[in-house]
Formats: sequence, C-alpha cells, structure tokens
Amino acid sequence: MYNTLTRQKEEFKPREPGKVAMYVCGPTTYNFIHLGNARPIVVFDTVRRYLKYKGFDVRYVQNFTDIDDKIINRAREEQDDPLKLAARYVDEYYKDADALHVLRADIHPKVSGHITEIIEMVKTLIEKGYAYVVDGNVYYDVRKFAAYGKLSGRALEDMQAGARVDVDERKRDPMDFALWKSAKPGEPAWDSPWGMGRPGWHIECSAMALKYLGVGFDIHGGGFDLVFPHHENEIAQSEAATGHPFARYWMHNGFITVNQEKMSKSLGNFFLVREILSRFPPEVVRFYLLGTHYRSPLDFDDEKLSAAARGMERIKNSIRLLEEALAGRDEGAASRPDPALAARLDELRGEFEKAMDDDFNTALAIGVMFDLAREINGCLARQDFPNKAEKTAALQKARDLFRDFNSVLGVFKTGADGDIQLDEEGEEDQSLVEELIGLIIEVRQEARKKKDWSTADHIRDRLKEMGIVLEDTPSGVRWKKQG
RNA sequence: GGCGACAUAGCCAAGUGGUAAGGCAGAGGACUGCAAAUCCUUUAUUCCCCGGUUCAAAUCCGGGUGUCGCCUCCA
Repeated sequence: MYNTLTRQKEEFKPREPGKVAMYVCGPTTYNFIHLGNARPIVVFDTVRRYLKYKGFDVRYVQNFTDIDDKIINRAREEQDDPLKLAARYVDEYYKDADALHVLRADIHPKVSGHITEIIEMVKTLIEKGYAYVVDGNVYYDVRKFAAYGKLSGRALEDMQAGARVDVDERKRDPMDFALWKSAKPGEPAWDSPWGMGRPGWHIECSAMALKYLGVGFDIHGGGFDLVFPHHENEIAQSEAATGHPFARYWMHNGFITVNQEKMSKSLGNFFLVREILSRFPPEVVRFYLLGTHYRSPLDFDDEKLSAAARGMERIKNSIRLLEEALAGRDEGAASRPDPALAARLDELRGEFEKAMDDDFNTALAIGVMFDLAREINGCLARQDFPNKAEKTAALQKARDLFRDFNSVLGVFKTGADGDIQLDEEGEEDQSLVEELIGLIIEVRQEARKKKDWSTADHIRDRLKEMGIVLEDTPSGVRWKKQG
C-alpha cells in the first residue's frame, strides 16, 4: 500500500501478525454528508473488507467529531443545542453510510465521550514541555517537536502561517495549534485544569486512536486535505506524548471534483449523498466511487453516474443469467467443475487479488469483475460442454467468485449469507408484482401467438415506461426492473 | 513564495522499462416478428509537447505547457 509518510508503496506488515488496527477520520456532524465525505467512507470500508477477505482480524475505528466550531455556529443559527444537533447528524450519517453498504466500524467514538482522555493527554504534553498555557488555552509548541512536517513533507520555515488568516499573537510560533480552547459564554464546555473549555480539533483523534488501538497501530486514513495540518498535528501530539511512532501506514484518498474543482463545503459546490441517492441507486454510487483508484481525483457529474449505472447493469445481467442457468439444477454439487472453466475462474480470482494487493486498485478489480461477467456469458452462450454436471459445478464456482468479489467491493446487495441479491424488494408486495407481471406476460404471449405485434409491442412499451423491461428469449420471456 | 499531484481513444479509466486492461458511447455480424439481453468482430502505430538515457519508455531523467490541490475550516 502507498504510505503517505514515506511517499512510496510498501509491503503491508501489521504490528501484530494476522491483526490490523485501523483508524479513519470520520465526519464533523453539522450537516448531511456530501459526496466528498462519502469517498473516504466507502474507500476505507473497502480496504477494511479486503483485509478481512485476506484473513486479517481487523479492528476498525472511525470517529465522529461532535464538538467543533462549525457545529457550534450551526447550532446558534438553528437555536439548537450543539451536542443535540451533532447527535442528530450522526444518526443521519448512518442512514447514508448504510445505504452505501458501508459496514459499521467496530468502534465509533465521539469526542464528547472522551474529554477525560483528552485532558489527560494535554496534561502529559504540558508536563513533557511540548505545550504551554495562555489565558485558559493550551497550545502545542511545534518548535519542540523536531520531526514536525515529516508527514506533509514541509519545513516550518517554508510555511507562511498567517498568509490567509490572522495569527493569534499569544502563540509562540504562528504554527502552534490549540490543544484546548477556553470556552466563550454559551459554548459547550468541560472543566479542566486550565478552566472551562473544550478540546481543539486535532487532539481528539490522537486520544481516541491511542485509547482504542494503542501506539504504533497499523493504518490511519482520511482525505488528502487532512495531511496538513490535521494528521501532521496528530503525529506531533501523539509521538511527543507517548515517545513512540503513532501509526505505521498513512493512507489518503483523493478528492471528488465538480468541473475539475474540489468539491467542498466552503466552495458550496457540494452534492449531498442524500440528494444523489434520490436520483441514483446507492449501489451505483458506490460502484462509481470505486471505479477510480482511491488516490486519484474523481470528477462528478450525472453523466458519469449514468455511465456507471449502465456498466453495472452489464454485470447484473450476467449474474441474472447465471442464477437463471443454475435455478433448479443441483447436479453439479457432487461433480467436479469443468477443468478449463475452473482454471479460468482461479485465474480471475488471482487477478482480482493481485489488483487489490497493489494499493487497493479497485478500478482494476472491477475490470476483473467485468472479465468474469464476459466469461460466464460466453460459457452460457456456448453449448460445447459435454458434461452438464461439470458445467453446473463450474457455474456454481463462478457464483461463489462473484459473491467473494462482492464481499470486498460491496457493490451489490447481499442476503444474510453474503449471497448477491438483485431486485430485492424486501416486501411481500414482491410476490404480487411477480404474479401480476406474469399475467401480463401471459396475455402478451397470446397476442404474439396470433402475430398481433402491435398489441405485444404496446404492452412491452408501456411496461418499459413503468420500469419493467421484457426480454423475449428462445426459452421464454424474462423480465427485470430497469437498473 | 514554499510543497505536491495529475495530463492515456468521443467520454470514464487501468497500466512505473518489454511493445496500450476494462467500462460507457459508436460501427458491422449472429440471434429475434421487431426489440432487449447475450455472443463474435471492430474503434489509440500510440499514451500533453521537446530533448535525453536504454537493445527497448506511456512508464526513467531534463526542460516546457496545461490543470488541480495543500500551506486556513475542509474527506
């Protein structure tokens, strides 16, 4: 995996064999998440899934920042309590993340629940001489930490602090940052040795990551814009406080852009996940996010999502065809799979793993999934399998492969057993819909028998308008909901 | 001013020394009452430009052009 710390790809060697401890910076909950927020969530969810696929025991922590200036400001605007507002948007976060098939982290810590740990850490930093107190504020003294800048690759001398924002004159160095902020009236505040106040932005992640994962944990992830100052500061605090390396591998995802410009809340060019999901299925959004390598920028517009949807449809069709071929056929269970196809399937699994092993190249991995689809479609189209049982067994193996690919990419809905479920309605209505469509198809078939094409086409066209696509095949009529 | 990233067909996008994956869109063929789906074939003598290294470069080096990002909250 590519490690921002060393600026190169490295073989992943966990702190403890077989185990991975991973921390990802989660959202500040003062609004619904936008697509730019969704990228790291989906990307690191996929990283986690793949490590799990590879057999690692993964401990995954993602925080919520529920104390922050933006939350306080927003709460003031809405005349709401900051903590309540933050809690509300945590709930909303889960709705979007669940829709995108993002698995829950093992631990989702919140800043508000870790004030004690944060205060302890700040105390340690003061005791060790890395921090100083001014008027109830505690600042980190960046000049004391020799390695400051090692993650972002910059030197203190090169940075123009204050070039775009006023410098607090009370700081010893313009780059010093707040570990603890004294509270203004009406702000959420906690008692501390330095008076009533609240944590600075960076200290929370250090405190929570160290609490749940310990020093020298394996992977720390987040968006590229967090490299500086957030992650740089996390390193400075944590390594100064513990005297040990903070995290081993730093992973950063690239930005989502709109018209080649970074999508961000401050630019106002963001699209809420909520809004996009009203126009596109969540599976398509996830598929689209994983269609580009995580470190590359990804430009967003509806046209690109539509193209992703059409591409995904191709894979879905293949899975449908496969399920159809397998329906009611279990003679393969006892047989060995057709050797040629089985070998090809093994090869594809190898390609998939090779892609993911190379810095989580999901774009390539999706390409392998397309190759698998073509392989299956071709196999189904050909009639040159002398041994039906062997063919069936191989197809079952192919189904397993789809399931395993999806266990990593998470682009299709799954049942409790991990099997892919297309067109899953989740309602009893589904059976009624099936019966009704079955009836309509029956009527249309009568018309077709009489070569009454205008009636047959009319029915097909009207159903299409309703989102039901009919396919006449030599073996009968097939229907599906439009993807 | 400092630091960094990217530039591959109409579009999206893999590919870090060995002779251009995959998807969308397009073209032709098979199948079909017509469609759809699927299969087969086809679409970049070439990877922003100019030099250099090498038997060999989209891939390495130097220069240039363009786009973007970080240095402030931001995923």
